[in-house]
Amino acid sequence: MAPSSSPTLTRSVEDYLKAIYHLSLGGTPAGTTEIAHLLELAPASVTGMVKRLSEQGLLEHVPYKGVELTAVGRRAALRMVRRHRILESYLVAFLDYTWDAVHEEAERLEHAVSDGLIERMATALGNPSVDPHGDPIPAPDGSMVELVYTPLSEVPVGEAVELRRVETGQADRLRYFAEHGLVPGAAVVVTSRQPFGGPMTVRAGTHEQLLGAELAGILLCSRGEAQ
Amino acid sequence: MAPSSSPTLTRSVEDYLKAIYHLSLGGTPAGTTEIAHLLELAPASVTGMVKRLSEQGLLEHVPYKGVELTAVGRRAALRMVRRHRILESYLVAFLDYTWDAVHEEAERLEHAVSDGLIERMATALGNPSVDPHGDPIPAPDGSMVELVYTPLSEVPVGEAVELRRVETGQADRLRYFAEHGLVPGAAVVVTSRQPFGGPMTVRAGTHEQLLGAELAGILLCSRGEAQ
DNA sequence: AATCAGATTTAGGCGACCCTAATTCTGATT
DNA sequence: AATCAGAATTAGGGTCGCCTAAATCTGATT
Repeated sequence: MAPSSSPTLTRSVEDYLKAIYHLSLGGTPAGTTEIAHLLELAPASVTGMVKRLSEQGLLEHVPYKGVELTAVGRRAALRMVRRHRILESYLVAFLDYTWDAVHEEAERLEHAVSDGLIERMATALGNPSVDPHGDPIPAPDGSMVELVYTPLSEVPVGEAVELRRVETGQADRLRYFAEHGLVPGAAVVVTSRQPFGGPMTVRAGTHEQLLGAELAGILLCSRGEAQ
Repeated sequence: MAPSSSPTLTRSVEDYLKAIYHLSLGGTPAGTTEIAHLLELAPASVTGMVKRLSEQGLLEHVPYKGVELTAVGRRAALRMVRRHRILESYLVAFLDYTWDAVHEEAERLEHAVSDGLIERMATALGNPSVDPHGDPIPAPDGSMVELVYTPLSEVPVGEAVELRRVETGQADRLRYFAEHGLVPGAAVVVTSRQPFGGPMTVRAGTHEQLLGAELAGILLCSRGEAQ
């Protein structure tokens, strides 16, 4: 008999798949403890679930080594990512949510919304390709165009760039960035930088702004046409 | 210790409370089999859950007699009714759903949406007091203004009334009504009626329309200023 | 008052998920 | 090669919510 097809995935399963997807983005398989940490579960619980899911053909588990999604699992994970990002986009665009407040809401809705509603929201949004944080939105078929950007921390002094993506889900950081005009689409110039991973100053809009290396590392930019 | 307060209710529990609320509207306590039928569960399962919920103070269960909500239980049920009806209204108003298609979607979303999002949707809608079917929407505090309407089946021949509420959740019936202009707000005139609960003819907008007694009984109308 | 159908409850189980405690493995260190 | 810390797994439990099958109750009938 074929593996899981119609027997709709559980909320928990959807969370596992999405977590494993995110953890595997770096190329290395996800560890069970790592998954446990992300989902706020005990590692032993993850081992059990992982065993079940690999029996269902959603992921590949090499004991003591790590977990990777199968093609079927990845498709399900990307479906959740699409739902999450469409929801975030919709809530920000039409229901006055701020970009630091949408995550939690989307996290619950992504399990409850029908495919049809997601597509209606996508249509209302004009089928966007990125969400409010600049994260790419997978297409309904699971394809996703992921552009490569330069962390602001690596942009040379004097160069003008466009901020494209803010890679964090932490609400306090997102709020901080928004307050200082550091949102996708903003034009930014690096005005100075201390050596050895030290802080830098940037100009976004009108005012100058001091920025630590860690934060600058999660601000992804596209550089001008040159080079 | 006080009964349940913060320990958020389960999806199942929310469904039970809402079902019992609807079944108790007539004034008589809900039977377990009745609940089982509505929720598509085995009666034995309902007995078990009902016992747990009455221990939690959400409802009152007299074995072999019936189930009624406590004040706490009713509040929780009305909260779900509000969520459901706000969701239906929002989906119809902003996302192109038809009134026969919203129920299923709202049924799942009502468990996942935050109070904050519901209130944002309500605001976007202009804080409506009725949903697309004309059903009253409870206020956030649980209060609800329920007007008394006359079933179209009891409106005298020749009288002009306004259709206010369509009391069914069955998609095929809703579609039928919509196709014939029988939606809340429509002006309707009873043009003839057969005796002994027989069919009647009504005029809604331009054309004459034959209508059986059963369907006419779920179309609720407000009668003119006279009497 | 005996009987009966149907509603209701009790008994016993099962699957999905989670937990803690105890054990085992792995890779690095000495 | 022995040791060790930390990661990962196994063992054993618990809860929630559902099910089927087997009592039991209730109100109406005769």
